[in-house]
Amino acid sequence: MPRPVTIRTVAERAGCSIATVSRVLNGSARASAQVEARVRAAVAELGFRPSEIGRSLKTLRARTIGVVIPSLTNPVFAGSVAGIEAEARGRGHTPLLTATDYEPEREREIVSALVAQSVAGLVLTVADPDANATLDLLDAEAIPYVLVYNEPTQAERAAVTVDNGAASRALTEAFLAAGHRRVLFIAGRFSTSDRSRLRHQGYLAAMGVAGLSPEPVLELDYLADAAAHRAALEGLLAGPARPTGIICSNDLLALSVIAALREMGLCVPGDVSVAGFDGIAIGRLVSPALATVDQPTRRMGERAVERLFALIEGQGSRTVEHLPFELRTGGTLAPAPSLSELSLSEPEAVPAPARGKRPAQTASVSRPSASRKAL
Amino acid sequence: MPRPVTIRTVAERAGCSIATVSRVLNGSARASAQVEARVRAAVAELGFRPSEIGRSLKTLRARTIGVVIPSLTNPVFAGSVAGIEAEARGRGHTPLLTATDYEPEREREIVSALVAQSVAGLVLTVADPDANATLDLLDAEAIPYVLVYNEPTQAERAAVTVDNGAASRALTEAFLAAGHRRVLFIAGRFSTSDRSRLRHQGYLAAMGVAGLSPEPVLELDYLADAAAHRAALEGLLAGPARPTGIICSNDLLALSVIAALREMGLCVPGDVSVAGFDGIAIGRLVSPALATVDQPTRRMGERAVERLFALIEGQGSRTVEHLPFELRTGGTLAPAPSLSELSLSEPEAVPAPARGKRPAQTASVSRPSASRKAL
DNA sequence: CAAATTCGTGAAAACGGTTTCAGAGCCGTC
DNA sequence: GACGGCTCTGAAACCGTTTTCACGAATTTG
Repeated sequence: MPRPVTIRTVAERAGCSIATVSRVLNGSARASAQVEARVRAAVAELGFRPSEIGRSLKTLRARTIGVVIPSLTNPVFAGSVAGIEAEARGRGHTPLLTATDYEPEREREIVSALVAQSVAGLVLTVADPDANATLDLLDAEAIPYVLVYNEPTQAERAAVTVDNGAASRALTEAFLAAGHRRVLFIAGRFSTSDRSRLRHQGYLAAMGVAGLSPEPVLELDYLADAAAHRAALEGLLAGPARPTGIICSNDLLALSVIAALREMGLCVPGDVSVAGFDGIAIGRLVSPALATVDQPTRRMGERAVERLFALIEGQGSRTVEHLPFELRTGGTLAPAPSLSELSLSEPEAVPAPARGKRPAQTASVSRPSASRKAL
Repeated sequence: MPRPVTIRTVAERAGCSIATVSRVLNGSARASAQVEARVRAAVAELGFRPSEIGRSLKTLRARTIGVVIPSLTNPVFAGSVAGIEAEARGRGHTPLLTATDYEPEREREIVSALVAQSVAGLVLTVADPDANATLDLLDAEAIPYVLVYNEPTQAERAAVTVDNGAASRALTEAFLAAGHRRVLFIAGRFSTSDRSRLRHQGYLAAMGVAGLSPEPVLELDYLADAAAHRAALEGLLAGPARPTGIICSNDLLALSVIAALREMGLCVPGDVSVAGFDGIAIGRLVSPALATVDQPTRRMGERAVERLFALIEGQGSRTVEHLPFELRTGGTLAPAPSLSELSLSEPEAVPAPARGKRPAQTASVSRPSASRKAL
């Protein structure tokens, strides 16, 4: 077993001190051309690679960033992590990845572990970005962090997200414009997702403006299987007054609901229109294409890291930044079936609300960047 | 700015030496009940959390494991990473995640960076597990690693995978058993995926055994969009001698191919049966369900970490371990249309196997509203 | 009861880098 | 020719932890 190659080995080989080796490798001070050449030769011959641990011990900061997400199994999080990873790597940092599996109490221990790793900062998606002991801990320790997908409304916290309320209103209005009057909202667990809550509020607001009474919300676990979803849906979709439209608070839930509806013999979108939320790539491949609100998933991850490094360098602001979303209608969102008994004519095409960016978007969005297709 | 809390702060507060604090926290030696109580009290009061960096410097190994995958955007890799993360966390380790974006030359620099981080070991999916300078580097440095999805045939390397050749033969035989004779194989890039190569070989073998001549392989980039896939397919699927079955070397590719076929006016599986490979969860939600080879994705990640820790402790073996796969037929894999049906312009609905659903979703594919997309 | 263990503890030496500080040599200037 | 200001370099401190070693006290053993 050969002794490991350290900076001392290199110094010995190059005939200089370890300080000089360090200076040459970091460019922190100039060395004579002669010495520098000898050091570089020694480094190459020995295959020396400076230990990040040694460096970190002096700096008291590792060149890593902590990443905390609920689950990798949802492509929407995988997309943001891809952006985080690429952007961090471009800055010489490596992400430390952890998943909470939607258990809020796990957030705390995970973040503790990441703090112990002396991460330079964190990017996280938490259950509740307002009342959150974990984030308070980070604030207390003055460790910079940026939220993704979360939309804190009270605390001053850096976040990158879309305007979930506006997006949900726009999506609901698209249903109304297509002639739907009874629109059901199916939400992921409110307790583990402020997105779900905000999207439901947007639905309520749009229904209210239209003078329609919202249906009682159905709270489902998107990780459960289609059979469970079918069981939950069966009562609601029996009878003549059943909804003609369903908005799901995320795409996976929507796909599962569609599968359940079809098993029940209902046609999507012939009998029931369904839309999701998030814009996962696979939604574009199914047929008919999944109606949804498209988020710049990867870009959100990248942007979070950009802002994180601004915070690390003392430049950043602790504000909520909204990136533009895009409404994707058609496909599983079709005009409501006409009530043949009451009226033979198709419902009039109500002019749809503005598609794409809502005026409510903040102007602070950095680049409109038609981001690379994730898939 | 308060001075950071180190083990010295704790020792001072508890009125003992730092050695005693370390011993109490690690349980490496017993301390008197009295002292131990004082130490624990001091730790709690100060909120002390031992720095992993300090510990790692002494140990010369961090409690992290490097994870190298081609891309997080493919759910099949996200699934294994989820398993890796959970299993590593259960053992007090945190994964350092990096993606190669299918660029083999990036493997090298990424692994170098991870080695510099003094990871305890690595779990990786590489382009070529046999002739691979990156893996040679790890061997030279005696850093333990386990491959996932890769199936090295020559070098002695620890790997967790399914038997891709056998799986592909089984899938091809399922096509033949359903009466298909002209079966096309569409592969991801061979240069970046040994899975793709092995699966193609399995297809060739099964076709050979059946005395059928295989179609020329079509090598596609699964990351490209459906339009590109449609362009590549159009020539092959014109004419009367077109294939009635298509095997794709992964699920994402299969979903994209199906979308392209439907755009071309072909019915899946009425006109063409399609199967993928990997068993991503979403394949079960689309209708008809995607025929595929199901791999225990998450379990593979977990198992890789189990074996990695065995290697770290000097117990493990450097062998290829095959986990069981499961053929998922039906859905998009239906009996081949008879010749008479092929020659007719309007093929009737083929009775779908398993739970019968209307296989013909094509009618709703090209809804006029489907093309409305902002921006 | 003396000797031999065991036990609890602290001082100090690593571990591999970065960085400060001081000194040595060299140049130009008065 | 002395001096000040460069430039290059090395010795040593330091970062936070683990771990070895030694030592006195308490306990067991002969």
